[in-house]
Amino acid sequence: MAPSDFIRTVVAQHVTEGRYQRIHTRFPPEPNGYLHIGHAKSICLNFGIAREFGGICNLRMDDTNPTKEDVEYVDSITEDVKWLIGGWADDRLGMKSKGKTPETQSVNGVADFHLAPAISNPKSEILEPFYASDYFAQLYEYALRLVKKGLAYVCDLSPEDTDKYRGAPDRPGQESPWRNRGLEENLDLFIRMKNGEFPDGSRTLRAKIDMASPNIWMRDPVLYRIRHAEHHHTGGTWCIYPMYDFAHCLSDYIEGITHSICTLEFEVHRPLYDWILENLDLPRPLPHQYEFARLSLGYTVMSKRKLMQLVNEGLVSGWDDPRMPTISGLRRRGVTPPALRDFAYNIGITKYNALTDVAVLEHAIRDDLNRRALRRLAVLRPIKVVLTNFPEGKTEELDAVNNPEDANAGTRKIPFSGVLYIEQDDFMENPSPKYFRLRPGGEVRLKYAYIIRCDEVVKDSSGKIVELRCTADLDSKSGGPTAGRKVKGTIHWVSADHAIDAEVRLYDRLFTVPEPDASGDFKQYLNPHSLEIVTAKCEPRVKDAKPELRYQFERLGYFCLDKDAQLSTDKTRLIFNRTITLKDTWAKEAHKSYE
RNA sequence: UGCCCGAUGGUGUAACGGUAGCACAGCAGACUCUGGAUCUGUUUGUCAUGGUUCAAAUCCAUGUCGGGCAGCCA
Repeated sequence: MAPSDFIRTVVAQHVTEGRYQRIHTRFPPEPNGYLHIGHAKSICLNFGIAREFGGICNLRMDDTNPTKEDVEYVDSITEDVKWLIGGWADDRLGMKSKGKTPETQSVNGVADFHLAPAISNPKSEILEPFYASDYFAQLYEYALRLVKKGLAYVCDLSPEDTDKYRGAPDRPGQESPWRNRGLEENLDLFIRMKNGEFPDGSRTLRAKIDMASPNIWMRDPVLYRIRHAEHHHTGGTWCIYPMYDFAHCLSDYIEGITHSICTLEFEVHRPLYDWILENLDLPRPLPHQYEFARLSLGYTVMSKRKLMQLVNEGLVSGWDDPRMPTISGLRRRGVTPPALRDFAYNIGITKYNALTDVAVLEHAIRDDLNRRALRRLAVLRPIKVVLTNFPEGKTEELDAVNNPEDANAGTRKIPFSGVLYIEQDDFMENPSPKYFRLRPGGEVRLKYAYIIRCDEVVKDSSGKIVELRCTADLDSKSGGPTAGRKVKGTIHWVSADHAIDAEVRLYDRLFTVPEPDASGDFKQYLNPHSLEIVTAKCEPRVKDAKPELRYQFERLGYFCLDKDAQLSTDKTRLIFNRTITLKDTWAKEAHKSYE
């Protein structure tokens, strides 16, 4: 069922009214960092609306600040968006033919600019995202138009003075001494700004609105600043760059966007968004801005600045470190697009600044992986078990189900022998009565195999357990005469002689507190145990693991092959990431007894 | 202290003047050759005070609390 929220309600109403020919949204990241799960919320919203109302969602680089942006980011953003919407809203993705810029048409003698998405282009044509920087020429024309209408002026105030003149939220601003320059002078100066005659910071183009407005953003906001800087997309073509407020509304207009959805902090910018569009006398229907609350998620940080800090200071291995809340990090961790979309659906869209419980994300991930993961047997922290009554050297092949949630996944054979590994956690010398795994003198079922009894605990000189000597009920094999015997616990195991080694990276939450950035330095809350690496003993079939598939190591959690496995020179090297553990009610029970 | 926005169980989110529902989490139980999954049951809520109305989570007023806004960032 499609979600319902206040934005979709408005869109649905507009569809009913026939207000627009087609619903058109956009996802407009600035290419100055990697996308994170908060962006995923926005992507699911914008593409979800396009999908539900038969519309299009443009991917647009909001690239008006050359000093902060880079192609590395436009590439990663494009990849992440395509990955997230893959198989779900691919046909709603608005891109354009490579190199294409707005088409100019004359409406009542006035130039209008429009760039439609290349929806039905032949496949041979190379598509790329939209770029706000593709509209710099048109934006410049629009600015000229504002100057000619007496609604914008060139201001010579220094950055510091501009600041002073702006006033404060509770104190009106003061008009710039350059505010009332003549039309011709403004025009001449602005053109010369564009031509590169003035140094950075010496002048700006400002909208002439109201320095006494209670809304700071209406106090003659800067529209253009001088920046003699190379731009990642337009190169050295420009030395003046439009500000967000000027570029964004007009980019929306140029692309024919109907619903421009952004986060709450832009709410106070909406009057300016409307002011610019309304004062340009544009012929086509104007886009409107709607705001929703950005995502904040427990036990992580979401700001690009902080994520960048983690990367730059080497606190994580990169933007795609599996502990990062970035889309690339989640992908590498093994999270799938449907899980992320399901999460986005579940958290909803409101204007309330909420802190979302990570449990909601974790539930979405488990729910998805439970259905798709192939089950395998692997032991993370092995302890040796010798079956004293099992014929030495004998190997049996046992049948195991690949996925109990999916009958089509079939079965496989697992080798069984008299020397095994089981999980250290699955044996306790002096457990509580509620523990129903292996204990001295106790019985446990080996999954798909026999019921065994622990007869002897062998320790080394330091007292460390090195081996468990057990006897198997040889009639209790799955399908055998006493297979129906009820034993409280069932544990996983691997035949020692047949086991293969794999490096397994066990990830945990990156921070130790729900709100790492609530106060002080967020880095002090970094979880020192967010990554632990072990060498696991795995059933032989694990060597056939494929990077696109997901696995459940039974009773442990969900795992996937890490990209490092493919990059390694030794092709047989196996490296798994733990995406998430299984729900562990025993851990909760065990924890209770400590309290 | 100017302007804008918000407030529904523990956490999120529905209900748009007419029985406060859902998800997650929690708790209890059933089932289980994964202490997983599944199933059943269950605890807990409309920020406050007034007003309008036959009827208010919903409309109005005031207050309280929380968030945002003073880049030539987006």
